[in-house]
Amino acid sequence: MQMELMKALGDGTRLAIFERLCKREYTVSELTLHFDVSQPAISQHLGVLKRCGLARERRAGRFAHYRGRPEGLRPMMQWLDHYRQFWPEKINALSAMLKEMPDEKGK
Amino acid sequence: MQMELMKALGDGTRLAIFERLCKREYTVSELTLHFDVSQPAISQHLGVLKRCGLARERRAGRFAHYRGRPEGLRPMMQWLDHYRQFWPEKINALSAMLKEMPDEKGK
DNA sequence: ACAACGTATAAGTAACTGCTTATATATTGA
DNA sequence: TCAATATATAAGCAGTTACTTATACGTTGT
Repeated sequence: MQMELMKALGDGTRLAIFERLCKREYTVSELTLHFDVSQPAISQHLGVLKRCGLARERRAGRFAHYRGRPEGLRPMMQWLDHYRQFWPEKINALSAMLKEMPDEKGK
Repeated sequence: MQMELMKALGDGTRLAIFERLCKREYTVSELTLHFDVSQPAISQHLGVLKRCGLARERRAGRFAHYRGRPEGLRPMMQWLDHYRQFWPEKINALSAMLKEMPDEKGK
C-alpha cells in the first residue's frame, strides 16, 4: 500500500535517485557518480525502489540499466485523492477524472 | 518539503491517526482508545503530524482536540504532479488545473 | 486547597535503517 | 583463459525511530 511508497520516498538519497531515474535510464555506476554514497548503497536503494514498483531493471550483460516507474506512484495518488474533498472547490473535478482511469497493470 | 511529509506518513500508526483525524476531531485520550500504543506514543505522533502541517491542535482547558489538515498534503500533491506527464493521456488535464490553484496560506 | 484528570516531556531501550568495507557472482575484452 | 569490470550480497556499525515507563505540568470539580 501507499505506506511503503512513502517510506521509500521518505529518504532524501532515494528520492533523488528516483527523480533522476524518471528523466532517463542510468546504470548503477553512472548513478554512483552523482551521489556521495558508495556503489553498494546505490544498489540497495535501487533494490528498495524496485521492490515497491518505483523502478525497473533492464539487464544487459554486466550492466544493469535502471529507469523510474512514475506509474508506481499511482497508489499514492489514489490515496491522496480521498483528501481532495477537503480542498478548495476547483480541485474537486480532479477526483472524477482519476476514478475513470484504469488501474495499473504490469510491474 | 514533501520528503518530510512522506517520512511522517511512512509510519503505519501515524498514517492511521492522520486518517482518523481527517474524519473528525479527537482528543488525545479518545485517540488512544483506538490504538495499541500508549498515550505518550500518541502524543508523540501528534507532535510529528503537527510539526509538518498535517494536524492542528485546539486547546480547551485540559483537553487537546486534534484535527487533520489535509491541505498539508498539498506539497506532496504538487510534487506528484510533476510525474503525471508520464501517465496515460487523460490525466494530463489535471496538471493545468493544479497550476491555477493558489498556494496554501495559514498553518 | 487538593485530588483526579488530560496531556506533554524525559529518559531509556530495542528494532530498524542507511551506510560502510569486504567479498561473491557474472560478464567482457585482451 | 584470465584479469578487469559491473553489480549484488554479506556483515557490521552508528544514528534514528517508535515505543515504553515515570514524571511533570496545567486544569477542573469537590
